[in-house]
Amino acid sequence: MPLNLPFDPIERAAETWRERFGPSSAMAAVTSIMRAHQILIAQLDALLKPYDLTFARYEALVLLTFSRTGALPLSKIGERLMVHPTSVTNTVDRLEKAGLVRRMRNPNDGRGVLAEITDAGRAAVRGATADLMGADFGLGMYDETALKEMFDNLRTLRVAAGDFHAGSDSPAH
Amino acid sequence: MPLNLPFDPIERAAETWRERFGPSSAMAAVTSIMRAHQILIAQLDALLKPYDLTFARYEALVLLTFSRTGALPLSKIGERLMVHPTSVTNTVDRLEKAGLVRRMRNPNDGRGVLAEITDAGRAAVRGATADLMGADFGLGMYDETALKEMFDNLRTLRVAAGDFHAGSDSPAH
DNA sequence: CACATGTCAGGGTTACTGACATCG
DNA sequence: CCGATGTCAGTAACCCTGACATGT
Repeated sequence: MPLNLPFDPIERAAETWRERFGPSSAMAAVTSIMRAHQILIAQLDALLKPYDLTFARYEALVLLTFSRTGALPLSKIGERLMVHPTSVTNTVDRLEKAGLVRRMRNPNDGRGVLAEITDAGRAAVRGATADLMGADFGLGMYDETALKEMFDNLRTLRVAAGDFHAGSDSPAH
Repeated sequence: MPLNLPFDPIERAAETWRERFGPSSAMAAVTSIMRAHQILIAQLDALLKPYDLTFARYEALVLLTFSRTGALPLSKIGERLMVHPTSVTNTVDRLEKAGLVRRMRNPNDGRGVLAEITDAGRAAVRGATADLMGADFGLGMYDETALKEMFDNLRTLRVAAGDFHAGSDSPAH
């Protein structure tokens, strides 16, 4: 599965790019992020396969375990996970078919639907989380400092994209 | 399109995670990369839409302009872009239908197929590249130092994943 | 014959648009 | 009536597995 090229393909592309078009730092960074995403998704999904979960579905499940009652409106799930409403429907569909989640009418809002995690769902989260943490989420080659640095760096992008406005809630560490 | 939440959803998840499961730097970093990827893909694909290109197809086209003859075996394209052979077939199919690329028999290897960029393909690359550079690849909020730092950080992951072995070809900067 | 190169069929996932019923 | 919440249908991408024809 590893390519084991004798050179860094992204770096090589960046060099040619520089000769041809000029500065290429942004292009190299973007390509790196794309590749990093691809690597991580492959590793995480492989780890989650035994649980019949994808990373996206795992995130949704974890979010439910984080709520006090183990249930959330689909709209809130979409908001927190930053995914499209139809994607939430699809995610919950899959989780429900797997018996990890249960749909309920929202007692406080007749329009809404709640996704409630089941016992099987909680068990899946426990197992999957243990495995993921055991594998350091595929980032075991980084130390704490590097991880924090990466998070901080990428937060700049997320702020610029309008995910949230850095304000009072933002931590000073 | 921006969510504009009053808090950072990833940071909030990381806090809860910490209380529940323990250290969460890796989890926060992974989630950040996922989100960064999502943001960038959305922006880049929007920029490329007028050219009927996706970022993946754009990368393939650029790679062809980088080759001396404007043609490469599909196998080499897959290797450089780090994508599956069937994905290369699909990418070239789309590009060919759009008239940006042409399939040719590899004169040096009867098994192989070359993808050769057409004049329309070169024009598309020119236009798309100008637009992408004008938008700083969606990374205009970073300065040169931050971009290099991000690239270096992520290279560690790519090396660990076995993409290439950092060796003689690797630059010492 | 073993191996490499591509292609095809097929399954799985995510994302989005547009339309729609429901309910506040 | 307007707006929010979900769902459904349909489209488009991408990734991968397995099988297969072709050629080295």
